[in-house]
Amino acid sequence: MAMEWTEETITRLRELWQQGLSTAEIGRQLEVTKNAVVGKAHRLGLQARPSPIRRPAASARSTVKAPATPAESIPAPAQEMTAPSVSIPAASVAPAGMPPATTQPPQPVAEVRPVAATPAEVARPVVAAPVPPAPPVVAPPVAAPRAEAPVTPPADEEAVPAARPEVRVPLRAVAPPAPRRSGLTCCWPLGDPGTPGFHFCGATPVPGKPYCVEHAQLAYVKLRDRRDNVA
DNA sequence: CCCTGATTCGC
DNA sequence: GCGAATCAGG
Repeated sequence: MAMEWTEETITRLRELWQQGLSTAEIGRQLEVTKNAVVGKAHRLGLQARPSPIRRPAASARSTVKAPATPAESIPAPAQEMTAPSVSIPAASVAPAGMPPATTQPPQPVAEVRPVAATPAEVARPVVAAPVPPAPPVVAPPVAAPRAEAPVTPPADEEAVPAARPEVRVPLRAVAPPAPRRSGLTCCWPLGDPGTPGFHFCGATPVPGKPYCVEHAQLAYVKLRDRRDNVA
């Protein structure tokens, strides 16, 4: 079954591409390989992003890569490391995506959004603010836990408020809770961000996790339990 | 090793 | 047109 780039997937590709996501990341979301993404992107004529490598217009790459093509090679802009602006003429897009930082840390702003990429997820009305006001209680930001739904733990109407944060394999790729030992306190949000009573749990977290034992259970849902909410 | 994106070329 | 294979830099 050959992947059939539908209008929709192409549109999504365009969007994600423009958001500055890596080809691999886009591939994950579209469920195709990064090669497919890159290939398609080029065929679509999408703006090439700063390539990590230089391509001396290789010719026959059969057995051996083409020896240096005498050609004038390249004017060589000589842009050390990963210069962000490159091919794009100044202003234009500048998605604020990749600062001069290395490409390694998966941190384009866009990384935040992908979480809601799954069809089932788009329906969810996003209410909670992405970043709760830092309470004076706990230490530093502790990488503000992605306040998804857990903002209302007990409630009386929400059946399983906590089961929400586990949308789709959040364990990798997207945004690991970043267990900074900046205080060793559970950063599970309690109460409504913005209201006076809001605070973080503060209990001793499970080693390697940002939450205490109880909240870790809420935060990390078993795959079995969510088998029916997927596409 | 991992990651990245670009190109080539068989299909 | 598609994308695996390959290349190549960080």
